[in-house]
Amino acid sequence: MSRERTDEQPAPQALPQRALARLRVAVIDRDPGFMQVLANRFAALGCEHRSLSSPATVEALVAMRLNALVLDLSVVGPESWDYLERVCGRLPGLAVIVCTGPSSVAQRVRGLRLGADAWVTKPCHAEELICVIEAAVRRHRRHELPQIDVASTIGEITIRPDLYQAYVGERSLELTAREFEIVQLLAQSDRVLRREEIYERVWGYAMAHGDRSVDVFIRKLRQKLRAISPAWSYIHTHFGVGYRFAPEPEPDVEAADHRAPVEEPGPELPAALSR
Amino acid sequence: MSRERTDEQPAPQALPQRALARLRVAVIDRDPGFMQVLANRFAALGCEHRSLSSPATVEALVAMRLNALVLDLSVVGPESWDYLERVCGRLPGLAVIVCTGPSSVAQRVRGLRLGADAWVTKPCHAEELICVIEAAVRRHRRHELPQIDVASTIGEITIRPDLYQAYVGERSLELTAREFEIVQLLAQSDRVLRREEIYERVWGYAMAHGDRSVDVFIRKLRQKLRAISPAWSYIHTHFGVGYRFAPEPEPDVEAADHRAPVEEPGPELPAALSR
DNA sequence: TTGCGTGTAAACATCCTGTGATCGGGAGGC
DNA sequence: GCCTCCCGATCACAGGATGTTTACACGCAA
Repeated sequence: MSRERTDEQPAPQALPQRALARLRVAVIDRDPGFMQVLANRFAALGCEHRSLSSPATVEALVAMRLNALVLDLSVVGPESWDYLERVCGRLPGLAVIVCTGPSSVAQRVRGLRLGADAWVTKPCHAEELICVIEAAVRRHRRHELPQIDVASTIGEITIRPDLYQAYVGERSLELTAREFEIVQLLAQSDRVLRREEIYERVWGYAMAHGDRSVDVFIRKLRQKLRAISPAWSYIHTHFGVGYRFAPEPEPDVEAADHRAPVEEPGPELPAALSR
Repeated sequence: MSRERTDEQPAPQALPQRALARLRVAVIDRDPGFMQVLANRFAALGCEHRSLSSPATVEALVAMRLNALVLDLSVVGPESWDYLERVCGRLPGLAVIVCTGPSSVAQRVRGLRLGADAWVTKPCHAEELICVIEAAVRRHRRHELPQIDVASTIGEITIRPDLYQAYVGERSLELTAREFEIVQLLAQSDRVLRREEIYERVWGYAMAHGDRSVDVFIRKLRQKLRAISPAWSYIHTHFGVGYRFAPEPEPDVEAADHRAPVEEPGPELPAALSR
């Protein structure tokens, strides 16, 4: 099957995708070096991050729509406990990791009881702190996948991950699970994808040399797409490279220019790479 | 930094109700004194607890229906990492707190990434450990609440979580507890649910590879639904993905011929294939 | 023209799913 | 306390949809 992303033996690859990818994290601290190290790690993990050298107001934190907050209590000053309590109280869905210098048991107990999710003592190893954040965020995220399930439309094609269903205008495309995943990948990537890349991201592991599965699936997809809207071609071959998804009028073989920047009816998205 | 010795007094005031009350916690350790101290604290907090001097099998842990597990990795032996991974993998809803002697950063990172919620180094203060457990459990329980006891209606189906009862129009559906939970989950999620997801949210722990319980229950549900309203099929199979609850006669999947030849389907009547 | 990459088609292998049956355990009735 | 019934877990099997592999024709590039 295809869904078996979980425990498939022939998939030595994917570690469970770092939990921080695509999340928003803020760090309130005063050590520029520390924040820089973290910023680098966050960036590497595909995590949207923000460094604050002074405590933001609770309202400001709310506005940031954060998933996690790393907080050095010593930055806040005398009202640190109150601040921590207000933050945790107002943002129950926010993972708060207190990362502060040496502290007493009583302080740690107090912090945790006020709502902090974890207490890390400085100096600490960046990777360990990252893991603590991940652990905290993991639970919050576990049941709120719906946000990834938003429908997206590319030209006439509409993709609904929540229904595992694709549409051309009003009509629905009858796609199998794997076909759908390929269309989804192609449609959401506004660029040429190499076969190896498609295979790896859909199958979950590296493509064997000489494997033509991708080609076969592309053919099936073209067939089904053509059956519904013969006037358009959606999947374009880039000889020697791979495939690209883009709604364009069915070109006659000529296609003199490869990049064929056909006047493309406005809808050619703001060109601003959506990714 | 955080030297501030502000009022360390236990601040008897507004600390929230202890989160461990009525929860089930197990401790796997070999230090009788340590376990006794914890046991006393757990008892004082109204927490159902269990002390194990050797690692229970994963299945045994499942059977205990725990909310949290305190684990000394050194008790497990050479296969401790594997054990930790299996436990976390099978019980995604369990808060796992590793409480072990001195360790390296790499070990802690590994433990956290395998799924542990927190890592506490021995020797540790009992109260602090309790707080860490509470913090971990707090997160887990947070999203168990969203269950609303409000009746909801999807098409002809009415679901009353408060009565554990479902209706088709006026007639009541005689469902067993588990059947009801599955219908409820499916009906309230307006999307395709994968088997693993259904299993995890209904049974409370991860589905074992090859388990077909969900299929069997789906069959029973279809049987009962069909017995009352033969004209509709509510549970739709998405081959290779999972199931989806929808009152309409499946507008998409296998409406007609899969290969849907070029010519549009002329005789496209309702064709309400129930399967 | 040659060589290689791609399109197409069909045969083939896989494994997913529906189904009926069985077994063990727990709840409830007596 | 014992018995019975019902529920839930697990298994085996069959049918069939899906995914993979093989084979060959075609077109692009050099």
